[in-house]
Amino acid sequence: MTELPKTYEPQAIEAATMRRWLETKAFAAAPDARRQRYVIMMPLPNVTGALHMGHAMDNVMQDLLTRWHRMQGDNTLWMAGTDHAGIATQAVVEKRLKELEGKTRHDLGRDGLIRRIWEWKDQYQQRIVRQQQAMGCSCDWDRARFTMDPVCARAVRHAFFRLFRDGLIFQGSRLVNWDCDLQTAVADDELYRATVQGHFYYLRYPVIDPQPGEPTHVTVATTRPETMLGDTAVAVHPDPRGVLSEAIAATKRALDEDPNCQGAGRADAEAELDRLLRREFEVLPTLEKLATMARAGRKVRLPLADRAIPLIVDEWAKPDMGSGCVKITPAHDPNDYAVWQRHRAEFGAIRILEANGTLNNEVPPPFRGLDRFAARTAVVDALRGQGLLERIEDREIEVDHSDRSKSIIEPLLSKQWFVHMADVDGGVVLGRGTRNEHRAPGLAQAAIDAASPTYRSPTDRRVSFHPDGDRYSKVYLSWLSEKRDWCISRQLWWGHRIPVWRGSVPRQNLLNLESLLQAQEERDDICAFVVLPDGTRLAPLDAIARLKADSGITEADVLVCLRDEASESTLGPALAAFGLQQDPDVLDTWFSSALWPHSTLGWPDPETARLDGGQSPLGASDGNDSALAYYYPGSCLVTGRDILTLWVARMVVMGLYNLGDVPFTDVFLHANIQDGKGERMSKSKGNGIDPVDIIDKYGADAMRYVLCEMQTGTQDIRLPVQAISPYTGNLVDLATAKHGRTIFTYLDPEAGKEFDVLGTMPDVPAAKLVSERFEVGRALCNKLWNAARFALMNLEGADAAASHEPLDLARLDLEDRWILSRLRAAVAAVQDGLAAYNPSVAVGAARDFFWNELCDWYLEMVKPRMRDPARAAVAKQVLAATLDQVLRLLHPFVPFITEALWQRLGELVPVRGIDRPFAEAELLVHAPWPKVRREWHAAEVEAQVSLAQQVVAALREVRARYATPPSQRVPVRLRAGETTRAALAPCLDLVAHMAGAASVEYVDADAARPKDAATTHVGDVEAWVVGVVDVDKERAKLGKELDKLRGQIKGLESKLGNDGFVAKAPAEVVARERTNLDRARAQLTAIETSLRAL
RNA sequence: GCGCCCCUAGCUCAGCGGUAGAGCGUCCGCCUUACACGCGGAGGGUCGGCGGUUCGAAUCCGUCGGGGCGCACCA
Repeated sequence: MTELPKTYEPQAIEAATMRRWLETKAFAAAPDARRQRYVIMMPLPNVTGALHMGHAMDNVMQDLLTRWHRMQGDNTLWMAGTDHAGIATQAVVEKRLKELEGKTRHDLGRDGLIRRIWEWKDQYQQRIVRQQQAMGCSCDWDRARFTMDPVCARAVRHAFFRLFRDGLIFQGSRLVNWDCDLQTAVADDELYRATVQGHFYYLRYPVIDPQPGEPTHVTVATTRPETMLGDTAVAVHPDPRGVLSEAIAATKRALDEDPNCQGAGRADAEAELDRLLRREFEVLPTLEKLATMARAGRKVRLPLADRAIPLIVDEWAKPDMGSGCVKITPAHDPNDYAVWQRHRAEFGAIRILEANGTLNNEVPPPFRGLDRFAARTAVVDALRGQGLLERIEDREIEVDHSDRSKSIIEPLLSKQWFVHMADVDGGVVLGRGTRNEHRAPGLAQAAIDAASPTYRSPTDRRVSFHPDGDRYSKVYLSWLSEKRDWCISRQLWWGHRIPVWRGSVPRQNLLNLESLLQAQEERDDICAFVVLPDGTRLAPLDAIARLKADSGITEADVLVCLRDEASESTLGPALAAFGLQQDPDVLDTWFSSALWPHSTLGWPDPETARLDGGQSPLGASDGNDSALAYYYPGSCLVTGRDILTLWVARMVVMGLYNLGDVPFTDVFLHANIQDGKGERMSKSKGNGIDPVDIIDKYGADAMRYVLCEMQTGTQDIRLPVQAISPYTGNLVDLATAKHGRTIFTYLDPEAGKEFDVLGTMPDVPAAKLVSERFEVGRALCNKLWNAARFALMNLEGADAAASHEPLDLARLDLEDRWILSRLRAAVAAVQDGLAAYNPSVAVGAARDFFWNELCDWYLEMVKPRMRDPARAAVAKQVLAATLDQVLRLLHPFVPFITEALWQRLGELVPVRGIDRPFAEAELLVHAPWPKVRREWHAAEVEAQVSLAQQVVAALREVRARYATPPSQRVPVRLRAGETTRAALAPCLDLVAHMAGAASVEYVDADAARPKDAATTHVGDVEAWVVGVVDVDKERAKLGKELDKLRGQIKGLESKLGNDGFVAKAPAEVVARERTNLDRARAQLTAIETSLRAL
């Protein structure tokens, strides 16, 4: 038997405890006969870098639920893993490559770069797993997966293949956000917006053959003049007069309706009205003429490019803005693109940018090959030279930047792959080939339905959100309801390559393809489509028939999707022979993460899914189901609300599509962590805390405890951040500290020198970031450690074999019945808090019981009994049992310390219990969760002890007021009404012990107060502390109490004197207030009497 | 522009129709043999402003102010 160390040292305990859990595979999950299961799929951390506090929150919430359910006896699986995070990872590795070796990805080549990224991935994956294990994450580590491992990769190909075969994946030209540095399309959410100082250029385009009275040119305005080289039209509003009149009327109305509006708002409105009115005669006539000309099919000459482009009418042109006309560059502007969609017959789109941001051969020679920014200057100069630059305004512009490369995004028309999200004719088959096969109108609609209150999947499930269900189901639904197509291609090297071979094939070769394409009819792992020049998409044999019928078709695009990697070697050469090449793009990272809840379990064929060495089998074994059949659908998805749409919605879509069932039934959205200034935490902002630094300083349990305590809802949490000064070791609060030379350096006021929080400045020492908030957690753990040490010290003498005797609850001492009754309440409160996804309430209930009731009262109450051999045995048994339950109750929150203490408790007292023994377990990880024992409830005992506690508190207040040292035992006299007197009678010893009284005795109602006694009141109890009095202090104290009571009585009297209150308030409320009033009046009388006696 | 959320003690947050709570911090007293990462006690708030509903509002409704988030938009 090893002695518990005197001081609590989390580092030693935590490392040893995790080692034991891992060695015994305490978290391993395997299908068995249990029907109750609980499955959490970890939101995959990116392998771009180490985890931060946000991940810590996410992981701790998952571990909390996982441990809680495991203790409840569920077959519990927490699946861990990491995401290859396509663009983010490639960008990080490319950046390092450039910084450290001065090389670009083209120097290494596709394979070389990918090798480098794998090395990076291995390194960071290890670091992430170490961080998660340091936090105590109880994942089944042997099942951990990576989105690019063979099992996941196979799932990706199968999913893609199915979508492709069902016609739900298509290729199309779309305007995408183009990152010219990384040379890839990036998603909307990978952008950030920054304001830059720019200019607004007014350009003139000459009208071709202007008639007398017609304008000789149109003026258009732009912030990106170089795009004019790609202009294919100029638009004017069809009804400029109508729009202007309406705008004027609206402004007037606003001014009339709010005649009191003063100051800036009114001045603005007046200025706006003035501007509009001036426009009406300065600009409107020209616009009306131009609209007429546009309807007549007139054109303007595009300068520099020297092309004739049409004037068109479109409502996108705003008569109240700029020149009232707008240049249309469909290939490089989202709005212009939309205009083009409405006028495709009238003009085309010209793409003028190369992938690297230089101008291509569509532009005239002097601009060809220029970078977009150089081209801007060149275009402006050239236009100025021709007198076609009207003017330039300075202006702040908001520009999209790429989150990854920080470069300015260019909207670019390019060919991308999409998943069709909208409804389709005949609907979409979900879960094809499974027992859950059913039909939905479309992919997005399927996921919308899955979250509606009336929906039930074929297995009777639906998705709901917690803890603020309404709010977040709205966000989820509104995003999905747009049913926007999902762009799944990325022009990267790192990721799942798109398994499609494509090429433009001449007519003659197309006919020869027949034999190859025939294969599709015979095998199920190849799917081909032919896309005719007019866009018609046909199955190969139909296409060939069509070709034979229509000799006018000279060539067509052929797309072939191969389902299995293995087929590449057999079919690849044949495809190449026909000039087909594999698409160079890779899939959006979210495509593989959308499959995560089923790909990790071996979908589509868990029986044969290839395993990494040492991994748990995915197929059926020991007569049980396969991992997929047993663990899908999962239970709960735990994440921040930021990826609700990106990831959560897509997992629902893909789960429904591949398996016909939702991937999880509950979504727990937790709060995000912000710094002390309310800014989002992130490493790159210099305010990101590494959980490992917190663990080093305060311990993992401390961190977990505080994170749980902070988790009260979906509202973001502020966590003030301090740096540990590298000079003094002092904590410097970042919210208030002064900056040094950069925003990432701060001054240590004591040392007078600056330190760096990013760790990137070579000449400035770096500081670790922590937060004092976590001290609370360490204090809790320290308290738990010491309380357990105290208990174990007292239990050491206990005869282990006799540690559990069935006890008759009714015959227990008062304090024993009290602590058991309170324990029962605590178990219920923790349970309810967790069930409501409110960790703060749950951990608070556990803490309050442990600290405020067990430590502050019960442990003190039983100290005398521990020294009394006649009474010690029962006290020890109750103490051991209570400690047992507290450890179980706290375990999901603070797993390490509770497990360590559990081991010691088990050694000393192998069997614990009160009326019957509790179910045992070698590891606390597997110990059954405490049950709410209704028979322990003792309302009367609780009321008695509560009264005794109030009396003790009042006596302590007197002691404090008179600065009575603890060693000075004072005699106490009590006077009380009959009922109270009887209730308190069994507690007199406790009161004496807890209040440090020499004696506590009742006196008669008419007894006189000793001259030297201080008085205190609790309800109708009057207590005298003898031998301490100071008349002035007494008067002051009693006077104060009197004032407070009088205020209370006045309030209550006016309330009860209010007829409305008495008539309309619920009877019980009125009755309660009457009782309060009576009680207050009685106390008032008592105090007045005491005061008079002084 | 549309929608959602938040503003409660010095700080971080609970409470969400019956006249305010916790932790930390502050102040006072204690090394009372589990714990000074502790114990006992005290002080501290017209619940962002203004209106309304109600017998009664921190709590419901409106409005204004401050902060945040999402979605659009920005020639």
